[in-house]
Amino acid sequence: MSRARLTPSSFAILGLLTLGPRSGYELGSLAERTVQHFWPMTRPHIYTELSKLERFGHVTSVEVEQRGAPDKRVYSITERGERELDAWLADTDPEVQRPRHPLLIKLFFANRLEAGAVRPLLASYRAVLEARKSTYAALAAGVMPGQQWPDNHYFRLTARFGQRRMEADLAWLDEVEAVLATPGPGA
Amino acid sequence: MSRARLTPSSFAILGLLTLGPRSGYELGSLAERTVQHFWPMTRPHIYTELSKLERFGHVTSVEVEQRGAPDKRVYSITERGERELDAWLADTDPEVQRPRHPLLIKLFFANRLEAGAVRPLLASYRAVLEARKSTYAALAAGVMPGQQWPDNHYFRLTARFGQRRMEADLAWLDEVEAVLATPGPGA
DNA sequence: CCGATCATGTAATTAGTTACATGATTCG
DNA sequence: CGAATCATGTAACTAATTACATGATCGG
Repeated sequence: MSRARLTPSSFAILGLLTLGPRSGYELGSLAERTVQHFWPMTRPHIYTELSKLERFGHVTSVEVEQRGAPDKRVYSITERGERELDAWLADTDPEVQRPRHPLLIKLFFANRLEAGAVRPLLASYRAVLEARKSTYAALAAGVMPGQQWPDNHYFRLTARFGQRRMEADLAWLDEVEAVLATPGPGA
Repeated sequence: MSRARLTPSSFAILGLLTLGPRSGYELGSLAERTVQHFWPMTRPHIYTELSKLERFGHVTSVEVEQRGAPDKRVYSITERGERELDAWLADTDPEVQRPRHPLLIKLFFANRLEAGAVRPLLASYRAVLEARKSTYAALAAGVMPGQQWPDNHYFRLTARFGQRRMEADLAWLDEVEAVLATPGPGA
């Protein structure tokens, strides 16, 4: 059963495990502080990935007793797992699936809405973008308290990516509002 | 069973059905020419959504005989479906899930790669971006042959979104390559 | 006339989420 | 001392994909 192959989620977890052994729960917290920004994963999802990786021999686990907290199962990446990870990292096949963007569906059919209804839609979206923009700015500047990202320039570049995207999306929003402010066909 | 609620995919299909009745297969082709760019759906997925929508009373269907091709089941949006769609369109809750970006995972762990291995990764990603950029440019300019997008400015704005994103991502790629060209920590 | 493609869809499987469970510890 | 939160995870379910089926028509 479940001879399913590895997904980017699997590799994200293998990557995090190269930073040291972790329990599923701990991986959840770590992921939230790191890859969450460009590869969100829920904790339950992490658990199922770990089982799959263990079946493949890419990780091993030991039960660790604790006092004051439930026992935990701590996972470590194996040599085989590291080889698999490195092969994936080096693979140039550009697996760029198209992102799914709910707001754009709404906009695509927005001529069904009354004139006044589009503005609030854009406004609430703008608020999200602004918030994320400052998060990314802080990450890129390396001043994110309690985040302790490893200090190598690849990490910073991923934050720069988010920052630039937010800026581009905000600029686009400006354009949208400008277009809507002028009368035209279909409005 | 399956009292599951409607997802953005469901609403995308309802939206397409406002353009006229279609079979599942026809919706697949239509989606490919329209919402595909920001909300990709596979054909099998469309069929399951249609069943769900029918259970909810948001669409109705009739079997239509054909000669030269298999019979088809043609779906139409109901008044109830239209009301549901409009309510969703007007809802300002910003359902902006974070996009998942496989390349960024690779980059996040790229210090595991040999120096020379990062460049080809970026190059193949760049090629994808360039291709999409010109697609979006054509869509935004309204010169996409065989695409027959409805001509209202909301459609064009969604194309502008894609165009701006591609430009932003390409600019970021330039930055990445510039940073990698200079010696520094973690390279 | 044979292989590819079109038009239509179903079945099987995987990926990922939301809801639930459980005991310890900490805060007001 | 009761409520919230932490730490750990499982179960149930939904969303979405890949693989399969089937007959007609079309191009060489």
